[in-house]
Amino acid sequence: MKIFNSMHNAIETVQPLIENEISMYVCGPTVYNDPHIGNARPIIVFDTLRRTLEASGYRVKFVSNYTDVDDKIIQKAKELGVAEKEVSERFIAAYDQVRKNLNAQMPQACPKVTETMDAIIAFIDLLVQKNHAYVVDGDVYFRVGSVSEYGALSNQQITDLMVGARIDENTKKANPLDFTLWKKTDEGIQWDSPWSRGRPGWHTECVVMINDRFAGHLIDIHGGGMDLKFPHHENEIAQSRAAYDTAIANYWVHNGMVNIDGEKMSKSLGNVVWAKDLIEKIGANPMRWMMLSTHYRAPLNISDESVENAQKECAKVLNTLKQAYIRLARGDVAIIGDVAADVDAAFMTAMQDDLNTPNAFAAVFEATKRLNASLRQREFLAAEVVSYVLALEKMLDILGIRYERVSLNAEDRRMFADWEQAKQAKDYDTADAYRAQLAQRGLL
RNA sequence: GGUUCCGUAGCCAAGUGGUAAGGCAAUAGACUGCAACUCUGUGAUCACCAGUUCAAAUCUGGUCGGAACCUCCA
Repeated sequence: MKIFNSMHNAIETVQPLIENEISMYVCGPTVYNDPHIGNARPIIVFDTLRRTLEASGYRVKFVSNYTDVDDKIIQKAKELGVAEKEVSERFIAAYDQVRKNLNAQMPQACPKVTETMDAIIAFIDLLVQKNHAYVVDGDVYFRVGSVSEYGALSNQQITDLMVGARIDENTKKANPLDFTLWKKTDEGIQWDSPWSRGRPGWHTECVVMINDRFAGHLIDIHGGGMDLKFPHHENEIAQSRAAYDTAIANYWVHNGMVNIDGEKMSKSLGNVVWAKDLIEKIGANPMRWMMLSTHYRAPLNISDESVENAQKECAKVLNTLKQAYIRLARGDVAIIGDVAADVDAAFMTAMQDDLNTPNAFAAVFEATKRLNASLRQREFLAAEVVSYVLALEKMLDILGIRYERVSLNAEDRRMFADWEQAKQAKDYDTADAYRAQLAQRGLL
């Protein structure tokens, strides 16, 4: 498996820490709102990566968090006049529903910040003791300058960052680039700590949850949206370096952003598309199809055309598969046999090449075309049909596209037979009636 | 100001040194009782300019155009 490592800006062959195992962490959502389609992309991308790794023989341990402590959650709770927990639980449920609808497997663990607080406080304390962090009036800040590699991931020089840094009202920081580990506050949910009553900073949570959920202080793959590269992931690395002298992950994988009709999706533009709405409108399969039809690192533009394209392509493949199931059922052929080797190899090669889904789709279309050709043969080539059916099923499994095998009952079989008999007798009115019935049953 | 990325046929989209995958649309044909489905054929010299090379969409420099990050963000 090869993957683009943002740390080195290069495609690299994955060398897991433990043979045949992959540890993977993806930054989860801050649960203050319904997930939008921008949230859907990493769900789909990293689920697909996980499926590809598993299909390649790795045992994958996948963890993704919920950030359930955040200013935005507190604000939302105020707006709605409810407790913060009510807000976060509600949107965790909404997120999980989207994940489920998108046919993404649940991670083995989904830790919450609220349930990791002891470890977070202990971690910040460690950074303070090591003098990588300092306390000012109950706040704790990370000393960016204390880590020599700072900026390695985003390829930024501290001096350059200083120039572009906004003038910060917060004069408590020794350096404007220093970031908050612990924030003293009397507003919203808060915890006791050695420094003050308050709550932790966002950048600390992920580091602690990774250390909490995986053995050692280093994992294989850390994923998230491109926008998290800086400062979030940079800050994670800095803290891990400071605390344990590791980069916390060997491979940093970032997915591209989602645009709507060529524009960035944002509240101010009023063009936010909620994941559940789009799923409802176009279906989960086309949604996944669309998101995977562009390489995961490239920006993805969503438009009526791209949606329509995905719907058509997806329907075409699934329809061919359905016709094959019917043909096999009518011939009483069990779907057991060998996977068509060449198309399977082409597909896997593409997927293992930094998740080159556009090329993988080409293999899907090739398999579909050949399956169609086999189905059109005058003599029924059962083994060949089965081999392409199995190949397509494997591909769709890895892409996370749902399909259902079709079986025929006695009545279905009789109807097919009657239809053909009527056609042979040139009784087209009767034939059309059967055809209509079969179509209504979704068998055509 | 700094850091990235992108510009490939009407549209979507791979390819990153050896002579342009795939899909959608369009169009011509085959198949069919008709239709749908399906199959076959048909299209680009890769934003522009200069350079390196036997050879460049692919490397280098420049020009033009677009995007992201540097601030909460998937």
